[in-house]
Amino acid sequence: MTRRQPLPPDMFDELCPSSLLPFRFGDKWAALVIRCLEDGPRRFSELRVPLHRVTPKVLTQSLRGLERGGLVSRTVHADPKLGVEYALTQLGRSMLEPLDSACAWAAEHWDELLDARDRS
Amino acid sequence: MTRRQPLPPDMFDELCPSSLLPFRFGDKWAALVIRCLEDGPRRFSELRVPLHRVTPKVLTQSLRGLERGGLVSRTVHADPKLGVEYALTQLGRSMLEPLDSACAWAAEHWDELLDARDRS
DNA sequence: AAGGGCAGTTACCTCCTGGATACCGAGGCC
DNA sequence: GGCCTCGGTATCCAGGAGGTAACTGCCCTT
Repeated sequence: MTRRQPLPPDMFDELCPSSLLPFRFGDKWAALVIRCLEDGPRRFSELRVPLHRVTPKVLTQSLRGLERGGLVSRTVHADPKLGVEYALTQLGRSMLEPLDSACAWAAEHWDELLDARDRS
Repeated sequence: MTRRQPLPPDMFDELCPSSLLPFRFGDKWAALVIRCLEDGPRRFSELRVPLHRVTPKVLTQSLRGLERGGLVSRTVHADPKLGVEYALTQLGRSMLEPLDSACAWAAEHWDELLDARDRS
């Protein structure tokens, strides 16, 4: 098993786009969760690190939602040392495409978005 | 001035995707409003036709939100016959791109989305 | 002058989301 | 046995999103 980088705690620290963007993926945290799962399965408490404001209940809600939507899978390993792991399903992985497209749009028009927000 | 097609009242009648999709653009009606403005300016009461469930208050809210975001412009014509018209700004028009990409993704994975929804 | 469309506004209500806080059971470590 | 971490639940609460119903002011037509 290849050892992935741990998720940096400040991953989403700077001006969180979610609050500005004119679109949302799933509930408040869904898009960030998907981003966190981009390069492999992650564990519950591992996911809380970059979203350090989110309480377990809220993360559970978001994950259950993604699970119901078929975007994320939850696997409880037989070996308890491995715990519970969340991963993107095929469908979930395919969502990275529109997600990236949305992020690209946002990046491209970031200044205009800020301007509009400031003017109002 | 070229005469555009009036908006068909049943434009969004069939199983509204917004309720199923794992993403949202702006508030509940924003994406549909943007679609309605795709081929030219529309008037307030004209917009209410395809969204025939929406009350004036709610439509106003949505439009004001889009206006604040710089996606939609509101122009009050000097000639009162022309009334008030809403149109996409440059920025708003540029959002059609990610919006289409999202719709394309949804269309492509529609069955999987329905399956996931049904299984839960 | 009376009525009707247009473009909203206002007051009020309900439900849902997101968050705070506290608690819990299972398993590992000392 | 006592404590830690992991992976959650249970309960309560505030704010906002969305909806209903009623009302307004303006202009136009008849």
